[in-house]
Amino acid sequence: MIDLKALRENPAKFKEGAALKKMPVDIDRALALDEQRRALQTRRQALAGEQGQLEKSVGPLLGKLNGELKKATDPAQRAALEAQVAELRAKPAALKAQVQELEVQEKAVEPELTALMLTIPQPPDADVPRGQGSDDNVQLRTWAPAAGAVVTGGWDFAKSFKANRGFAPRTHIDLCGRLGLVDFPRGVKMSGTRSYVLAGDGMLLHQAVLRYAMDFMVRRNGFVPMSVPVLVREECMIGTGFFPAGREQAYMINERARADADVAGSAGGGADAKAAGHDLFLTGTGEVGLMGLHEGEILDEAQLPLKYVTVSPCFRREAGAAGKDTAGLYRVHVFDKVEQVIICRADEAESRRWHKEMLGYVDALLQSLGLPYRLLQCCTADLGVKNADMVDVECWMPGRGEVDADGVPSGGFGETHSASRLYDYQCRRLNMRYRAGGEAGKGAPVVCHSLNNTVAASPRLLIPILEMYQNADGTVTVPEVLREYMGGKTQIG
RNA sequence: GGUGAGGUGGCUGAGCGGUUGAAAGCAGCAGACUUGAAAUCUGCCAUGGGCCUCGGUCCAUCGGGAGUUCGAAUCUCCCCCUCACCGCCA
Repeated sequence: MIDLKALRENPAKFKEGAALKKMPVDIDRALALDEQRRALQTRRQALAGEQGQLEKSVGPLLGKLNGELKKATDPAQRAALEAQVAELRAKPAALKAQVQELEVQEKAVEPELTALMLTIPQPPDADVPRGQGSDDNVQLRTWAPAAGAVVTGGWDFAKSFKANRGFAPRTHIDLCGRLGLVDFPRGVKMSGTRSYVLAGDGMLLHQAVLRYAMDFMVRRNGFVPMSVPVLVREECMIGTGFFPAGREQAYMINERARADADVAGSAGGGADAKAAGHDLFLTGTGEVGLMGLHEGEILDEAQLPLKYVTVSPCFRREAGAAGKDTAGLYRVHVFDKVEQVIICRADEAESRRWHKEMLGYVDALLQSLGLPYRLLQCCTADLGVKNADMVDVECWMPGRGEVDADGVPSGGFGETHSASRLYDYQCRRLNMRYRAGGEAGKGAPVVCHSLNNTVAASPRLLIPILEMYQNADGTVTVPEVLREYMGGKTQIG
């Protein structure tokens, strides 16, 4: 969520930001509602103050009169007292009615304003390239193992796979079938399209990647490992910025409807019986659980930065992706991901520094795996609602791209990581703040900054591993760093 | 699933109809004492928001929502959550 005060002061900035992100949102309407609400609030509060004063002076007197009324026996005296009481009550009651009326008007304005505020995107940073879509993303740099690398023999982006390795590549789908690493038909039988079953060495390799990535972040980079819920309440999805924009991307567990049905179906349940419970959502990334951890908290500045890593299943409906990447392990409904998150002080320079750091961890990880990749600076139109800046990492996948006359794919980059810088957008929604000033003194609470980045998402990352490490005979060499996680196995097949 | 007890400031914990935005303790901050520190003493220490002559001032908030009342942390109802014991169970 953006800062409402900032919006008031500089609406143009947010209008431009929304335009750059290609996200139409009625900012003027938000401003008008805000002004309307404030006007109502000012009037209401003035009246409420008056009412409060009146009550304080009238209250004790009323108590006294009521006491006398109880004791009074003479009808004439009673009537006089009753009249006095009624008069005393009338004034604050009249004010209260006005206050309540204004309150009703305020509450009528609020939902629309809140809904609008949740959809106003964070403006992209000034140095993010402007663009119309993913085609305008800018390649920052590439990396490939040097010639003579032990396992893959090095890689040259200028040459085809065949020129690099001396044989035509098989796709990961082909390899998985031949080596029995993935059983797609049975996955589909049970769960429908985009489902799969990792089998044998395929499952081992998947686990090896995740465990290696986790150890890599914890042991080498000092991240705190966490297990977090993947089934969360709607507030958690809104707080982390995934809702309302991405609501159709998340699986929902409709517990309320179910509880209602149970009540209606049971013998004792009347038609109007409403069962308790709340709906839950399956998270599409461990980021939700990691960021939700400190929701509503005021942290001590000395605790920052918080560096968390988790490995969790991720659930995505892939609504609107019909037909895209339908074959293979690239786009699936459920996968596992090691995710890193950093919560730091509200400082742009620090935020930028951590962003580079987080990308550095991925550099080191992919280089240790010997996988060629590139860094892609996302352009304004390719950013989500919540980020000010985003850099994607794409691994080279020899099985992607155009297929030539001989059925050999050209290869292509496929996204495996995404590093976002959010400033305080996410933490403001989560109401996550820290006490500035540290030991020097107590400052006002400040909204934290947050960042996140993939460490390893599998099985997608298995695609470049299998395709890059395949051998002419159809076997696959196990990357050196993963061997200890596969019982020392050096080759699959 | 059954029964019972609870949810109060950074933490512990009083208050159960009327200057209680909230006692007390701990933690924190400032000062005094001290060569320094500890101990001790004194003072300050919630959050969000509105208005404003930027010094203030007012409003809201004691799990969330609705209600009763002139007045609610305190009473009523609904919801959420936690704990204990029993039952069941990976």
